Amino acid sequence: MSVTMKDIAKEAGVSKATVSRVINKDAYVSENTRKKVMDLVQKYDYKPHTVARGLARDLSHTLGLMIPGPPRDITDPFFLEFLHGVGNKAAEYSYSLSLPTVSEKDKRELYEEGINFNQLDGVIIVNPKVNDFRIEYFQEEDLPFVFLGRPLKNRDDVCWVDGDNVGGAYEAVEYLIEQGHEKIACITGTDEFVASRLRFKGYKQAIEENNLEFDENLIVSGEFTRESGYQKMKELIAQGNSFSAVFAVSDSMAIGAIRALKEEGIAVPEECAVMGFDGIDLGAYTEPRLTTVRQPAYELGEEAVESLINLINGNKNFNWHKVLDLELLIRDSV
Amino acid sequence: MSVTMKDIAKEAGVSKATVSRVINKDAYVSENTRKKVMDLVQKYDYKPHTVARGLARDLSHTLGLMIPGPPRDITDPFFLEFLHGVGNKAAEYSYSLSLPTVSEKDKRELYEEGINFNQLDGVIIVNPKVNDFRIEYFQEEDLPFVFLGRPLKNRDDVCWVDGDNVGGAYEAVEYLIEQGHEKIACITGTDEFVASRLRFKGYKQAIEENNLEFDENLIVSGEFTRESGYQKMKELIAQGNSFSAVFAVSDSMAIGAIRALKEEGIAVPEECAVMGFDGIDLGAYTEPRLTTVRQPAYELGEEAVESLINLINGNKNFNWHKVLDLELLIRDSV
DNA sequence: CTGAAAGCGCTTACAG
DNA sequence: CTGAAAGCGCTTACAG
Repeated sequence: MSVTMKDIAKEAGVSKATVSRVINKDAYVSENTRKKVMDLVQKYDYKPHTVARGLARDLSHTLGLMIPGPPRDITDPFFLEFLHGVGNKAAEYSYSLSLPTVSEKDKRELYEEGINFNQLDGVIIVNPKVNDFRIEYFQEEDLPFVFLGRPLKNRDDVCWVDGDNVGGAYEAVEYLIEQGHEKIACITGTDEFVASRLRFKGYKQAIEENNLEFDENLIVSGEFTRESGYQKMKELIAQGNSFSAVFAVSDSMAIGAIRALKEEGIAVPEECAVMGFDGIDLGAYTEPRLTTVRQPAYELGEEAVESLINLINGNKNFNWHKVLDLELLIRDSV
Repeated sequence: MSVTMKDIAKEAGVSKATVSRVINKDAYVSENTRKKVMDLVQKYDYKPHTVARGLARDLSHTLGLMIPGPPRDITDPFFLEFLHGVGNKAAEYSYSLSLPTVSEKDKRELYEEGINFNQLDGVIIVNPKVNDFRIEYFQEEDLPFVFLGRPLKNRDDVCWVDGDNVGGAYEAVEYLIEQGHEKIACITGTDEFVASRLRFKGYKQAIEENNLEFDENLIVSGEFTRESGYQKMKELIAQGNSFSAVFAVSDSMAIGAIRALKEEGIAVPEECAVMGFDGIDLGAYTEPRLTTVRQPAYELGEEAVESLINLINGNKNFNWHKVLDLELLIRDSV
């Protein structure tokens, strides 16, 4: 049983209320009693009991991180790095985490059943969809949340952190163009995810602004997994249209694509260059090593927590929309 | 504000105490009032407030997971998979997680400063060392804990889950022997970690029981990282002793070793076979793909949580020592 | 089998 | 600037 507020109060000869005030940096405490209390706090290394405080303030001091279900699930290295950032930052502010794996199914019921939201101070959700029911859901519940990934339409009432998808994709494709490629295929993601659209937008923009021909036939759409990258690459090859490079909107798909290319006896990058997106560790170990655009997953995790805590504390003066720069990671597949 | 125990009590015409009893499956509640209460619980989808219960019972309902610091840190894919298992299982029992990254330094102070242990119901710690101060530390604190990895000496008073290190290593090396290798080098880990010793023990046992010569000169010791695997492989090559295979006690080191071998123009597996240990995803993407022993990281995470919750609940009748089988994963590097 | 009451460790109007 | 008191939502002896 560690030392409690009552103990401190008694020894300082003040009331618990007063101790509480100095702990919480309330104004209106005389310098004298503040010092007296603080000395005791030091002496006993007193730390307020988070759970009790939570009860009194109706806060749980725990954050929910809704992990996406398949196809892009937590084993995705990108999320793991993200999670790492979240975990560390939360610990820094001594928040706990709740990590329920929640299916992506577009059913509110699943949400409502699954998680005891009323015992969470806020949640981090990922992978915004084009029409994302979770936004209104959490707004109705009046539960603070931040999105990893921006929603399609810019809204002042939702807080998010994201990598610069359009810019990153643009940069990636422009690099391909600089290397002399003119026919550039694209393995994009499902249309329902905002990230797919944004990255595809960057691709298209780069093509058009560099006066290349945009060719519908060179576009296929996968599901962010290695398997789907492999499949879609096979389809692309089977179709017989010529291209000398392919841009996949996720590393996992790019890695699947490389495998398909090799299987078909097409040399990477000599006969077909491959550009990924994400910057997962795995890309440094493929043959050839994957050239890609790196998302700062760890930092995104930290920022998400910072924002969420601001939201929870009712702090209005911070940046509700943070976009972090991406960085071209030149390796050997282009 | 969701429905509370008081609300249920009022509507059922009983006291809060009674409601509490039926919620907690206390004996001695008449079938009649139990039913009355349960109906209301259903009707309002009442869920007890974990925080309040925690306060009353002096439990926080959160688990600590002490992530190891460098060299083997959380970005290690093995831990990430482990964490995934932990997170899911904890959520299933609606426990929260606290994930402070704590340095591995052998200083109690770091521990004491870092974490507010008195607000954790129990902790999971990883990577037991040969003489691990954490055991007595948590025992003195009287905080339930489970180890991922068995301690060196079998102790009835500590609870752990682990993969079968000796058996797994034995199997790996025996497979190498079956493939005709007789001079098998070993990149082991630092001596202070129990896992290093155990895996090395399996290696040695396989060598000796198959009547091969155990050669000290073929043993080097790394730090579980890719970088150190790379370094140690270079040293092994520089020493000039001949060998046709190498067993690394972690995949990360094995992957580093492959890189070194390639750099020196030694073909894998033709001129030197490489066997890893762990079964991380990355191994499926190296050239050649890594043959290894797979540890069930996810399951280990689940088991760790199950054990810890048993411990917390004062349940004595469960298996304090769980060892999960490992599985040879035959790919192309042997 | 059930209820009244005290308590878990804190916070927060209210009053002074 | 400070204290007494009620309250957060539950649990648990104690008494009946």
